[in-house]
Amino acid sequence: MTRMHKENNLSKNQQIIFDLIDRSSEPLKAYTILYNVQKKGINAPPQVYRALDKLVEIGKIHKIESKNAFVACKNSDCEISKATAFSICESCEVVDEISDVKLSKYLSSFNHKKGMKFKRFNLEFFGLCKKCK
Amino acid sequence: MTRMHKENNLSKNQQIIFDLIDRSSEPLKAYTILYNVQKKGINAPPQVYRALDKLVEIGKIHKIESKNAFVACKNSDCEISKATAFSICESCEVVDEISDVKLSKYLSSFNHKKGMKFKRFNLEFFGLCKKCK
DNA sequence: TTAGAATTGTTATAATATAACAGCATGTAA
DNA sequence: TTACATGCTGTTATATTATAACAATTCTAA
Repeated sequence: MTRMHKENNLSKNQQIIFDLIDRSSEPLKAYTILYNVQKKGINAPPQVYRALDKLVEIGKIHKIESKNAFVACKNSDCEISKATAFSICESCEVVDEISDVKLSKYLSSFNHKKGMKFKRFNLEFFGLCKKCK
Repeated sequence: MTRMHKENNLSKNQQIIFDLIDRSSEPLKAYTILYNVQKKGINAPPQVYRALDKLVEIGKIHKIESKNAFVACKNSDCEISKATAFSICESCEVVDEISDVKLSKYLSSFNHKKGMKFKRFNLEFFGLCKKCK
């Protein structure tokens, strides 16, 4: 069985699922993940969703809400998913995480102005990427 | 039967469903809508989803992606859903559409910089509203 | 008045997500 | 050492969200 150290590591299922998402060039959906890890002994949706929930919680992956799909975090500035932004090509479906400190500062401060106690935001841009336009 | 003029109007089902969403103080989910319009002769999910799709397309409502729920558009500046932004209270679940020309200009121009041909964006802020914090 | 487009109604099913329960492994405290 | 708490796992069943596919009707424009 997997050894669990308090400080860091992912559990077996979490690691399997994170690796799959991290290696993928595109956002993966929960059931796509399930089909791809059944050979590794992960058989049922709750096992996938539990790992996904945890990975989202600790900021290793993000959920693309408009696609119900998951990508590995590529942005050390997102501060455990407090400030996420993505560009999504409507033609080829490529998703890129946007890393832009100015943008996240702008949006965080915008939020404060509006009287809300800020916890996090998620921004999704849609359009055509360089290749597709 | 409903008369259909090119210029404007909603069809019967579209109007029923729009009215329900517009009168609601909170985002409504598709099946909540379904339960609430069955007395009006709308019996099946596709009827609801078709009306929702159309209402989203023409900008009368928006989908809150993180909640799979729908709200009436309160923002004449969103330009048929090209530039949508919401604040979402994680405690009381209140959702408000943000109307801020500066914000949408900022985000539209940000997007252009990144080499993507801009079509639209959706921004969701999460936190605690004034009442809940 | 007729063809095309949009809308409606219906049944069935696909896709996404969670509830509920039982068991095991690890870390901590008595 | 035992006992308890916590977190992860495995499993079955089910809830929730969304669409496919087909037939019929209504509206609009020419």
